Amino acid sequence: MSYQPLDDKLIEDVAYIFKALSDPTRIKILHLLFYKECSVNEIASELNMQQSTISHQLKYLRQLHLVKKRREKTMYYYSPDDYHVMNLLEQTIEHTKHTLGG
Amino acid sequence: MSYQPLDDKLIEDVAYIFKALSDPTRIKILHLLFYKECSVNEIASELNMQQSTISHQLKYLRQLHLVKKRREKTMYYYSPDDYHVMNLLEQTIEHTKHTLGG
DNA sequence: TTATAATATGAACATATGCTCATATTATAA
DNA sequence: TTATAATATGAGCATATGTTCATATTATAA
Repeated sequence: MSYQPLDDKLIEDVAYIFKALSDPTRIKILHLLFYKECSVNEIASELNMQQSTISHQLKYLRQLHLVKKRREKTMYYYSPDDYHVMNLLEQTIEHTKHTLGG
Repeated sequence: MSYQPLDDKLIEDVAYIFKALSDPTRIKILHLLFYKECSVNEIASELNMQQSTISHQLKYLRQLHLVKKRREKTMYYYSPDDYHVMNLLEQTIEHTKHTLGG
């Protein structure tokens, strides 16, 4: 296959995916949810961050369909909703582990 | 394997990789270079953008070791320098093509 | 050496981003 | 209904980001 310019809409969509993965807080949240469904407070406590910060980022991730939520009484449990993107993240984490700083 | 918090340095490194891929201009540049080694002006002309913009972004990509350059007379030819990241990008482009908007 | 072509750089600007604080919303339990 | 727990939201702020403009740098050709 040879080079051909990409559709602007496609490029934007790709950029949004990578942008979602480009922030340390969102990486931490997704990495945690990869292993364990969590409520908002559980995430905030596990990551030592404010509930508000986590809630804002969860909304961001949910708008991109990267996480989904399920209600149980007053709590919302969040979990991954896009396994392609999750694999992208985990693969890159593993690769980076073995690449930089041994 | 069960959840364990990631090292802050590792998270930052991962974030930087994804941040590099989160901008439309950088995506266009990398996608072009994936298929064809190019000079700065060739890139600018192909993408219809200013030489200065391209040059700034190439410097950015070079600092992350994602592209390398080679001189030929007055021109600098750029090409990819990290095939893992390039594959990440091309994989995601292909995946997004088949996922959104048919 | 001088003029030219190709690229690099720095300052300035507008916009985007992520966090915090305060408060609103929602559902449960008393 | 009222109090409480869990989550969501909006405004404000500081910082980061990407582009442009003007200019500097570098190497070649005349």
